[in-house]
Amino acid sequence: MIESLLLNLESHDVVSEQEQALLRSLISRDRRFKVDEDIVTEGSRPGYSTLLVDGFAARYKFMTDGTRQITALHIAGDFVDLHAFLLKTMDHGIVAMSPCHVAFVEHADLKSVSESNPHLSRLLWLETLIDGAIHREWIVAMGRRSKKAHIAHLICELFMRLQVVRRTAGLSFHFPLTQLELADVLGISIVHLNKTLQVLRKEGLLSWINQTITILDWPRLQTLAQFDPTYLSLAVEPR
Amino acid sequence: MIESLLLNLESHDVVSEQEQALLRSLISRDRRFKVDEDIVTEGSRPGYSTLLVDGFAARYKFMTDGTRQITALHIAGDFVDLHAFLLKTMDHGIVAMSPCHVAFVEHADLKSVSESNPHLSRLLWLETLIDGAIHREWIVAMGRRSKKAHIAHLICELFMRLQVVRRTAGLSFHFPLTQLELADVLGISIVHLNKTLQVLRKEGLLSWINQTITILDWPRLQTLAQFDPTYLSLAVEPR
DNA sequence: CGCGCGCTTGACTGTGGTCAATCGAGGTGG
DNA sequence: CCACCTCGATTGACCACAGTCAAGCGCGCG
Repeated sequence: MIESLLLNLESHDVVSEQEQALLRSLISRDRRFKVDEDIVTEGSRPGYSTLLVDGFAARYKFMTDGTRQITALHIAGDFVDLHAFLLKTMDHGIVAMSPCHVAFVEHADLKSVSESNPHLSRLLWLETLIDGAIHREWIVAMGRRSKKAHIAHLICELFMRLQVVRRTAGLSFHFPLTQLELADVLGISIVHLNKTLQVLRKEGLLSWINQTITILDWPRLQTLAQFDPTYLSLAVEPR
Repeated sequence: MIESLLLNLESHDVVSEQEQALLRSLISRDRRFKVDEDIVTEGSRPGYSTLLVDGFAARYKFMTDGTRQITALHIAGDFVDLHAFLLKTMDHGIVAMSPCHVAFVEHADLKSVSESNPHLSRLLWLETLIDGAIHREWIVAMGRRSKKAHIAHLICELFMRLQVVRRTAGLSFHFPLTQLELADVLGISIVHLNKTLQVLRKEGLLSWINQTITILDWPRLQTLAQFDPTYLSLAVEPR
């Protein structure tokens, strides 16, 4: 159940056998969610945090005019709303973008981990810090990158993150979002997204067929996106 | 030196006398920075974290074409780059937007806090989670709010945050950024920022004179911004 | 008094949004 | 097996918001 989470954590630091066992013991139950089903609802005060075992999920916020902005994409191995452990009230919702397998960890158990295992606590803290670093990168992309570069950057990021949890095959990965959903990630209209995608395809940078994205020219895509993976902290060192 | 930090922490949970003393003892030294001086440089691996005692600072990233995006604004009492404690390598720079008084805390000392005082550790963790929540709100603002509403939202947020650390006077607060810098926060051009500010002024929502912003119509500003302070977690409860 | 920085304004341009129609694949009922 | 329906992808026409360029203003400082 926690294999992907371990791959995730182990991309940043060593996780002892004991810590792995402790993590395993934290799971209180698990559940499957259908596409478009809310995993956590805005405004709720859950007594547990959710760990994404498999699938794609998104944090989102609706505006009063009915438009939606997705503020984060989560993949297998992400401790999706570890935040709620300390933030208490959800200021946004989390929705399944594909069929999702989710495991639950009680906040009370997270609290006792924080009391008894400082190293593991720091690793969990780190996960939330990386979420923050990703947020900052998205802010940069939204503010100062062209839409074309913004899309390219997102593809680069997803590819690197999926690689960590072994969800890539060569330069391809499964990507279950619709164009409308991707537009909500990028903060642009679906029409403009579609037209920009045409350009990326025409230039031979990527293909997106049948829920599968393939990077056709990684160096050029990375250059276009000005992608620098430093912010993902993919280095194993003591934390 | 840590009065503002305490006000900050105490807006989320009770901080014991002992914890206050511990925090005080963490400061290893302090320094003043001039406007436009880098407090932390991109790519560095500092062995300490910086606490903003007084002033305004900004996280930023430069694009290859020379444009800049500011990803966060920090005010007195913010534990500015607590992140570096676990992220290790700075993926962005931090610059003084006004004369800044900064205190330093060694990472080694933060580590021992994380080993010995779980509750204080959780409070520090919470500070970084709130940073993340603010980032998400900025993403929403950049993606789905009009520029007018985006500015309004930022003013609402700054006002509430400054109120916590007693840096407001009525509905006014000191705001030392230039329009160019504010444009880099919002991810828009200075010309468009200027024109949008005219509208906000003309509509009697706010004034900005002499580095002082005054909110002239708080209810209408809040409505325009669709501002909901939930994400700032301004509730005292056990964490 | 002149210079420079930050603010303001106008003219022009282009990126990206809205509206609306069409296409195409997969699913369902007759 | 086929007609029909629905959802997502695609395209074109049109338009508005926001960017660029460039000039002018006004205050503070040397």
